[in-house]
Amino acid sequence: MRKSKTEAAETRRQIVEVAAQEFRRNGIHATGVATLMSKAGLTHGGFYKHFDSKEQLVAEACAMGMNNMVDAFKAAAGEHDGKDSFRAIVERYVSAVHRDNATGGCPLAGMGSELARADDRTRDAAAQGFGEMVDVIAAHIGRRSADAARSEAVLALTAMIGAVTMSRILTDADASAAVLRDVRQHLDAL
Amino acid sequence: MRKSKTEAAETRRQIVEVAAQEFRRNGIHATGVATLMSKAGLTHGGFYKHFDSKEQLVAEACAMGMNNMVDAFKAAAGEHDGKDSFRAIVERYVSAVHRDNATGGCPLAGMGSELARADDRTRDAAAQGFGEMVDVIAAHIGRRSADAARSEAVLALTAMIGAVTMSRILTDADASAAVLRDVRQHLDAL
DNA sequence: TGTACATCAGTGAACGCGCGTTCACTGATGTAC
DNA sequence: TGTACATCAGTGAACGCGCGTTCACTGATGTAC
Repeated sequence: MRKSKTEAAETRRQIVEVAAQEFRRNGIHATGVATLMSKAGLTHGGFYKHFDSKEQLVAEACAMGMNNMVDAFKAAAGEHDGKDSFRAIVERYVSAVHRDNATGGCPLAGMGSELARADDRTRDAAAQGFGEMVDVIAAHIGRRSADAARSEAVLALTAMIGAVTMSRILTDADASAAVLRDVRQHLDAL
Repeated sequence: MRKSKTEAAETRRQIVEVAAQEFRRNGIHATGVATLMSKAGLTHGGFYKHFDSKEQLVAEACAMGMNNMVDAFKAAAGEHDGKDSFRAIVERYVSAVHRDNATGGCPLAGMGSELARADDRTRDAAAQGFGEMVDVIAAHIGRRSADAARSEAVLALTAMIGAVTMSRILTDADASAAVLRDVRQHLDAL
């Protein structure tokens, strides 16, 4: 039954990818190791051939999710010039598509309150991703000083995270859409 | 062992209060019914004399936590005039004290991503509280039209929620404090 | 290059544990007369 | 007001279940000669 090194590495990568999706969709606590392994096409027993613990997987899945978000920010920004690139980031993040697709969305919005209670490695991964997201926004926000750009980027990103989180909580479709619209409009006007 | 009606009502209230605290501190999934009852000075068996399910308790605890936040907003605003009352709300919410005290803090920041997956009654309670918080902010933000005030209040509150959530995730004390400071400054300048 | 053996990715049963929930029981409270 | 009985708040043992983790095992891969 032994698999080749490359196959094993691919399996491991696959587990992290499935985990990154499921944690964002169902939450960390609500997603079990056995479910994860099953979704990756494996049995749960082999999990510990790849990871020391569920916590380690959480940290790696968080890191992967954050990297994907940073890449998405850069991609959105890269398609436009100047101010429009900031607006492109906001428009893509603060959207109904993102709200309805937690699986591929931002870990900070999908499992923010659980990340606050996660172990240091996981929080470090989230923190680094957050920093990079702020940097990308700051680079495209167009302000005189770098400090002003960064602090305005922090305001923008916290509002974006809060907006998507709230839009997922609100049961009323109009209220949910209104929160996204309000935040989008104000950030676009920055 | 039967208790009087007033004693039973007080017991029930006590369970909801303990739950509201523990859910915000540890998260909903990570807090068990038995732990909750024990912290309320009872054994777990009696839980279902007061509630149909854990989910019902979650809804009531969320409602209580949100009501407390709305009251806190009104109290903070009531101590000042005009613009200063909005600043008082921001200063109290976007603070290290709030960050370090999830137990008595805002449910939207303490368990936001779990609320997004909660049942309708819980999300309705969260939604109503959110709406009231927005109303209080809008009433103290000083804008020509009510619509402008409300939409700016939505931006402010989502940024406040995102800021406190992020400040709890960031492992680096300086970075955590910086997020709070940046958001506070920008909202104060609104 | 071919053979012998060690390694180890993946399996599936099992571990102790805590979860949400149920239940028979106790005895003080509340009610009907 | 006093008595008899029904109610029900709270107890503690027990339920099935899924959790994270461990382990003996299998057999293909990787390595040493």
